[in-house]
Formats: sequence, C-alpha cells, structure tokens
Amino acid sequence: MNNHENRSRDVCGCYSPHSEKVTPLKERLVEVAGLSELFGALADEVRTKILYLLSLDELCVCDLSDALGLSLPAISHHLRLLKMMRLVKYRREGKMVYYSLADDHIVELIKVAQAHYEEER
Amino acid sequence: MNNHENRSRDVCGCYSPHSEKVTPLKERLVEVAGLSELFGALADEVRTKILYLLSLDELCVCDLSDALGLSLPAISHHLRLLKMMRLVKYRREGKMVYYSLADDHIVELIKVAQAHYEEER
DNA sequence: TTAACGATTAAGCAACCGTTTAATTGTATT
DNA sequence: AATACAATTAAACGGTTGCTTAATCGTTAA
Repeated sequence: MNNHENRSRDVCGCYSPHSEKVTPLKERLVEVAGLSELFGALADEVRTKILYLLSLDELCVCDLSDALGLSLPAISHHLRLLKMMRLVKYRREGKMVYYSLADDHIVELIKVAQAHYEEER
Repeated sequence: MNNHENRSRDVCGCYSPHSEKVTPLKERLVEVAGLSELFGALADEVRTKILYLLSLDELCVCDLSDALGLSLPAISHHLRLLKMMRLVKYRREGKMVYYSLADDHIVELIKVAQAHYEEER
C-alpha cells in the first residue's frame, strides 16, 4: 500500500511548505526517467569490462571468456542483456560470433566515470 | 571452483590463438576497475532521481520523500549509500538535514546518458 | 551423416538489493 | 523535563541478479 500520495498534506507537520518547492521539481523527473536502465548495464564489473574490451577490439565470446576468466554461459548471459539494450552488435563467422560496440556513447560514459574516479583520490 | 585459470590452453580447441590477442587486452582491464561501483549508484531509478533533484536544488530528506513518493527510511537508505560514495554532502539546520551534490561529474554522466537515450529512439 | 565445437538457452540456487515497519537518535519547542 | 518531529538505524521480507551445470542449437569438417 503506497500511502504517499497525500504526503505533502500530512507529513512534516509544517503545513505543506514543501509542495510549493517540490511540485515543480516533480515535473522535471521525467527528464531522467529510464536512464537508470542504461547505468544498470554498466553497474556490473563484468559488463563494464566487456564493453571496455569491445571498445578496443572486436571479440568473440570465447575471447571474452578467456580475458575475464568466466564461463561461456556467464559471458553469453551478459551479452544477451547488452544485446537487448542495443549496446553491442554481433556478426557470425563460422562457429564463432564476434561482438563489437553498437555506438560510442558508452565509451564516453566510461571516460567521464574515469575522470570522476581519478579526481576522487 | 573457478577453473578458468588455464582456459587459454584447454578451451576452444584451436591451440591458444586467443592468448596472443587477449593477453594485452587483459592488462588494460585495470583501467576500468572499480568504475561499476559508481555506475551502480546510478543504476537505481530512485537514486538517479535523487541526484538529479539535488542538481537542481538543495533539499531535505522530507522534500525528497515527498517528491519521489517514498518513505523517509527508504530515502534515507539511498542517501546513506550516496553519502558513503561521496556523491552528496549534507548540512544540518535544526531538525532538518539538507542534502546537495558533492560534485558535478554526476550531472555530466546523466547528460551523456540522456544524449544516448534520445538518439536511440 | 556423424562428430566436434562455439555459442545459447534453461533450470536451479546463493547472494544481494530495496522496501517496509518498528525502534532510536538528535534537535527544538513548551 | 517532557513532547514533537525530522532523520537514521535495525530487522525482516520479497524480488532480482549472476553464477553454475546440463542440455540444446548452429556451423564446420571428416
């Protein structure tokens, strides 16, 4: 039961001094709706590494499995997610399937994150 | 039991044509080590919204609770994580605690993500 | 067509995450 | 001192996630 619809009335005894400040902010939330899904793709160590490796070279599942020390199914599992999110593309060549980045926004995201990371220490 | 240490030898019958290609790539993985932790902060819809709202204005926990329609403990829980990651800072004023962004890298990350998102459709 | 192999899918399970309710802390007001 | 209230913490739970093993698919080579 989500009983927060009328929060601006009954919470914080102060009679809704919030609503005036908060209402216009609420509307701007649509601007970031859905973004966390993209960040979710990068929220896993393995997926970040996969994406970074693919930014350096086109690789088959076996290469990735080797480089990351994970089983083929595990890698395939992550690639499936990245595929659904259109972050990677692939082509079949004989028995192997080669993956590469679908676009370069991800690389940019990684760069900004690196900048933040270095400044932190 | 992680039996992948010797993968480049015994997997993909092709006698380690991978290792030559993969070995130099492995070394570059350190460049993205730890980054997924930062992305993890943004991987949750609520936290992305909190950070975005704080980029627009300094807000107390109650404001955020109101704006996002979530309980105070839930918001507090997320703020705790963001605090530990040094993404937000806070100041106490009477009974209220006001939160704001600790730096602007996050805003930049959100902007890049938005650019990706819009280009996608 | 059969055997081999890279890749994917399915099922199961352990660990993690985000919420809720309840209890506690800290500050201000009376 | 006692009460009120914003905020935090703790405990518990339900859902999700990421791995493993096993089975299956798709392609190549004998």
